[in-house]
Amino acid sequence: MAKNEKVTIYDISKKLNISAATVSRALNNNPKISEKTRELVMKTAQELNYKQNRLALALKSGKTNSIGVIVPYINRNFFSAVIDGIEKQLTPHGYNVIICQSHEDAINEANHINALLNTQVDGIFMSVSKTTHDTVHIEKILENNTPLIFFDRKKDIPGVSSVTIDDFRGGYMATEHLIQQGAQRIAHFCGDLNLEIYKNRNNGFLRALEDHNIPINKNLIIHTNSRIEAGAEAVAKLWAKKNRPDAIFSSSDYAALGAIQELRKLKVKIPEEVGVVGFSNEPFTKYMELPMSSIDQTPVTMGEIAAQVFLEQINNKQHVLSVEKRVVLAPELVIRKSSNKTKSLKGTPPVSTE
Amino acid sequence: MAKNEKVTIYDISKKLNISAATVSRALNNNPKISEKTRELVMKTAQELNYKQNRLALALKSGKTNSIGVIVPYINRNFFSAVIDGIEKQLTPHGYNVIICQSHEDAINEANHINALLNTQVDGIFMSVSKTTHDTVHIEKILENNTPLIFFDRKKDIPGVSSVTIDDFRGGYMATEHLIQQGAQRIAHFCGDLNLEIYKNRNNGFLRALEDHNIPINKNLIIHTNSRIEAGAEAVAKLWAKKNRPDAIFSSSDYAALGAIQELRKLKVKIPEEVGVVGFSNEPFTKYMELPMSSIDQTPVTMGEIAAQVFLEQINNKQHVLSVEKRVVLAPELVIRKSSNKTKSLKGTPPVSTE
DNA sequence: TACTGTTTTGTAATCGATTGCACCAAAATA
DNA sequence: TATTTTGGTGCAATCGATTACAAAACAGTA
Repeated sequence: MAKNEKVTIYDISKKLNISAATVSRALNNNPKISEKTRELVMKTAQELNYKQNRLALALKSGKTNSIGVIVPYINRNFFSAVIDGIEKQLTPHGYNVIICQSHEDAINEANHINALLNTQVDGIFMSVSKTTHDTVHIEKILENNTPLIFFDRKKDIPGVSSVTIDDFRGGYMATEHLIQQGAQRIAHFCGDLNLEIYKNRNNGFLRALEDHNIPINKNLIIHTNSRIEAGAEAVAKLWAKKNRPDAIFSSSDYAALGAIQELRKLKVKIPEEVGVVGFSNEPFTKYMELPMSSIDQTPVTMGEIAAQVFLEQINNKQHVLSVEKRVVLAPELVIRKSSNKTKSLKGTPPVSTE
Repeated sequence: MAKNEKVTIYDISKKLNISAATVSRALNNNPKISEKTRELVMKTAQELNYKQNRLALALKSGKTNSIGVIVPYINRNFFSAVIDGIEKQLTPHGYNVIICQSHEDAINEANHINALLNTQVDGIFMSVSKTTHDTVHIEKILENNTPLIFFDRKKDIPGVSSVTIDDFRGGYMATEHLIQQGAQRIAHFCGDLNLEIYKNRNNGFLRALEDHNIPINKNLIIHTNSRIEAGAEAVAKLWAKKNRPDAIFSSSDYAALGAIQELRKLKVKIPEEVGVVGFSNEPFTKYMELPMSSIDQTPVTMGEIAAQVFLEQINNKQHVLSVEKRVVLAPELVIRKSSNKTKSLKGTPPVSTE
């Protein structure tokens, strides 16, 4: 039924009794080809159902027209949204996007980097895993002269551009909002402080307290990971003691979710007795029975800008690689019921889901 | 700093004063090469940091060692879990996985198919979009002699293997469970019946009623899409009338979530007055304040099996393509509080999140 | 007509690895 | 010693497209 054999420019050249070089030039709209031949070639290509062999092209040019993206998990809304943004920008330029998951494991990360370099991708976008300390495997990308762009979670490597959000500002905004709602004893669930993002959120939190002359209470700073359980446990501990907090700023939406669940079990009124703000604006925050305030990281924009930085980088080869670009996006505070004692709630437009 | 130039087998051959053919054979452990030469080549390859050029290999062999996966959305837990399963099986075989999102749009789907075929992937896995009716763009894959595997959402195309779950059985199990909990007036939220999966779930629902001698009441069958809002609206309508249902089986977890939210607003007690079962076992179902029962589709297994079917297919070229394989997996009913009037609740192990 | 200058097309090398065939040397056999 | 066998290598073509350079073909001019 279907023709197994692939049509090449040689098939076209034979049929027309011209050389393959001419065919190639005609197909590429090379101005040195006469209009007559070009049309003839084009028509014949169509007839024979010719498709350019990207592999041959890639071998010749050294460009594969595909890029790799390495993220911890693809089923986290934040990351999949960043990928959406990258795709949106790069697909029109003919790029294929190869997506890899590190599962927060530096070894997987290193393996994926090797595989991508081996595939000769034209660039790599990555958000480093939580267990990545040492960066030798990442530097391999640079040794290979492959463009690298960090997004959200980065490492400080000279010459590597990055697109992040201003986590300090996010932490500051969330905290200030709680203060404005009347909070005076704000607990903070901070993530692993070895990661820049959590450190910055924590610093933003501290600065906001300072700026509003609220003393810092170390007992209210709890180190949690990003699990629901961690948030629930933290609340359980805090409420077991005296001097309970009157607000919580969690650097993770999931820990905040756990906190809210535990608070409701304890019959604590939200937001009247305790206001809660999370971080990331995961979709579920909007659909909770008690919708949760959170910091939006504008992930789609982040992906789009990362893609733009990449395109700029490959188009400006004259510039030395060591001139990196660091884009820092502004986070947005989304106020919902969990922290809002007034009546004016923001509307939540429908989202398509299955 | 880093050497820009890529090391080829010719560099090795020059250094050792032997032919590139010998180098190639040595690297591939061809038995016709003497042990001495092989070791010498291996050592030199290591020293020069030789990396095989996959493009050249791909051009020569016609195999790119990458496969494409087309899903509606990657940030839906079901699909990302299937992808996890595919990766888990295929990565050890040296495959790269290229992931594409159709966003439920047949046109995107067609574009991605073209791009993947153009990249000459060794196979395509897909779950068709809801708006795909006509299959000419899918048949292009077959005309190109590229292996194609459907998972979850398939089309009936001769010669194409598929891995799905037994949606009929899932619908039946959910319904029977509600009946066993004492329900007699069960409402069903069914999706677009043009899609096999929803039709089958619906049929399973109907059959379970029949088998238990419960009359079918068309007023209780509501056509919803998979949005939270749709579920809430459906409940609002049902509760506006008399003869309200005493249970709901939704073919979508999201619609079920909306239903539960609306029921709680109406102060309806769950599961005492109304039991609810969803479909897909999305992670959030476990973490709701009132955890929701659902049908698990074992997506990781689905991905793994799809990958195995693919591997079998490319290894058995002697068999005619028209012998397709159709794997149907058994769904699992996960009973949680939303439908369980007894006390024995299942434990919910922690899940890693951010 | 002869010559110069443009267009247009062809030749052949190139990207890097693989592989059928031919060939040479050393070892085994007669 | 002559001859066959065998193990190990090299030559050259191949995968498909691109492109520097060379060579036609053509038009224009004296």
